[in-house]
Amino acid sequence: MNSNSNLACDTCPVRESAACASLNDEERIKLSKIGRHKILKKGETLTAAGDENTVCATLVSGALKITSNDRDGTERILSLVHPAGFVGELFSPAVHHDVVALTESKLCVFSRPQYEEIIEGHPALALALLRRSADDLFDARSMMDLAGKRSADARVAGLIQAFARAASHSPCHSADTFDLPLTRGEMAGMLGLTIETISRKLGLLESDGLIKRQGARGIRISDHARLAELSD
Amino acid sequence: MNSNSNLACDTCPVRESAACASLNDEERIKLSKIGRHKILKKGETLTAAGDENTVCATLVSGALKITSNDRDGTERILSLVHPAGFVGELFSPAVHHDVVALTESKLCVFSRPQYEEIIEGHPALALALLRRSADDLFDARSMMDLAGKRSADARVAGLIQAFARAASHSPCHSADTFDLPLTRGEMAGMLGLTIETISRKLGLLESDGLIKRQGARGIRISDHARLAELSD
DNA sequence: CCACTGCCTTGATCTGGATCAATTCACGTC
DNA sequence: GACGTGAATTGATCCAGATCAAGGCAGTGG
Repeated sequence: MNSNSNLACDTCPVRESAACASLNDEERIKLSKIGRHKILKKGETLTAAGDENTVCATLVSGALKITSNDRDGTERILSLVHPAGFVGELFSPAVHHDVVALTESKLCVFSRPQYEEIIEGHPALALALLRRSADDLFDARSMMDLAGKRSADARVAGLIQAFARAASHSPCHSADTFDLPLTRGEMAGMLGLTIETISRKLGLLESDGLIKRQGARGIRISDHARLAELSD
Repeated sequence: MNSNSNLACDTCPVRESAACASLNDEERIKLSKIGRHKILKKGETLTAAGDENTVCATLVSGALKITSNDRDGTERILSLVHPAGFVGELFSPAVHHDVVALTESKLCVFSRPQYEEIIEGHPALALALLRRSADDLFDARSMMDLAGKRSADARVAGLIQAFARAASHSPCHSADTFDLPLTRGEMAGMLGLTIETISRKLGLLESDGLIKRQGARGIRISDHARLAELSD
C-alpha cells in the first residue's frame, strides 16, 4: 500500500470524469484533504464482505471486481468497476461484497463517514453520485439480463459484445479487436457457467467464424451481426 | 387512468418514507404541482422498453415489476418495486426496461425533465434518491447472487426467504406465514428457471417438511434453519 | 535448461432441469 | 351449481451443460 496526503488532483487521469469532477477547486481541495491514494496489486482486496464499512473510493486506474462467495468457494462476480467508478456502500453499516483488484489498480480512498459529510454539504457531489449510481444500477440490470439468458452460447456472445463495447470507450460503436479482461474462471463467475463451458463456447464461436482468437485473451470480432443475433 | 392535480400529500401513505419525504412543505407543494396520480390495473404498463423516457414516479401502493423481454417472449424480472419505491431512469434519453403493475397500483407520476430540475435545486431530494438508488443497487446485486446459485433448490429456497423477509416489514427477522406475491411464471422469470421446476421444487420443499402450503400462494415456513442451509 | 505453477483446452460421461404433454385446481361469472 | 379460463401440478423424455479426468502451454524462478 502506498499512502499519500497530496492527492495531486491536477494530474489525476479521471479528474474530468469521476464524481469529484463536479466540485469546484475549493471543494476539491477539501475533499483531497480527507482522501489518500492506495495501490492494490492484482488480486488484493480493498474491502471484504463482513468488514466494518469504513471506506469508499474512486478508481483512478486499473480495474476492480465486486464479488460474493458461496460457502463452497464459488465466486460470483456482481460487477466490474472501471476507472472513474465509485465503490463503497454508502449509508450501510457493514460491507456486503468483496472488492478485489483485477489488475494493479490505483484508488483514491476516503473515510466513508467523512465522505458522507461532504456529500451532504455539496449538492453537486450528491448529484454526480446519483448519476453514477443510476448507471451502476443499469449495468447491474444489464448483467442480470445477460446472465439470465437460457443458452450458454447467448451468454458468452453477449459477454463478448459487452467487453467490445467497454473496450472502445466511445459508447456508440464497439471495438472489434481487444483483450478479454478476465480469466475463463472469472467469465464463468459472471455468467453462472463453468470454466470448461466458456472455453468450449469460445472455441465454437471461433470455428463458426464469428470471432478470431489471438492467444488466450486476444479477441477479434469477425461477424458482429451474427454475434448480436446469437446473443439475443 | 386516473389523473388529478391535487396530490393530497398529507394523506399519502408513503409520505414518511418516499424520496419526497426529504422536502419541506413548501418544496413538496412545488413538487406536487408537477405530479399527478395514476392508477395502474394489474398487468398494465407504465413505460415500455423503447419508449421515449419522459416520466418517473413514486409508487404509492401496490407493486411493480421491472422486466426485460427476450425476442422469444420470455420475460425476465429484473426488480420488484414496493410502495415508496422510485421508478424511472433519470438522465437517460430512452427507456430500457418495461415497468408493469403486479397488482393494482397507485403511482405519483412526474415529468422527468421537470423532476430533474427540481432535484438540481433541492439537495435533500438528490440525497434521498441517492440513498434509494444505493438500496436498489444492493437489491439488484442480491438478486444476481440468488439467480446465480447453481442448483434450482437453492434458488427457490432463497427466493422464499427473500419474500419472507419482505413480508414482515421489520428488516431484522422474517415472517413465517405469508402469501407469495408472484405467479409461478414470474418466480421462474426471476430465477431463470421454468414454471414446472418452480412447482416441483415447492412440492419437494413441502414434502421435505421445510414449508407448508395453503393453496397456490400461501406459504408457512416450518424449518427456517434447513431452508437457510439449502439456500446457501 | 528444467521444473513448477497457473491457465486453458479437450475428451468422456452423467444429470438436473428443460421440454412436451396431459390433467387438475381455483376462482370468477352467469 | 355448472362453466370457463388461467394457473398449477404431475409425468415422461431429452439434452445442454456440469462434472470428472487428462494433457497442453505459457511465464517464472531456480
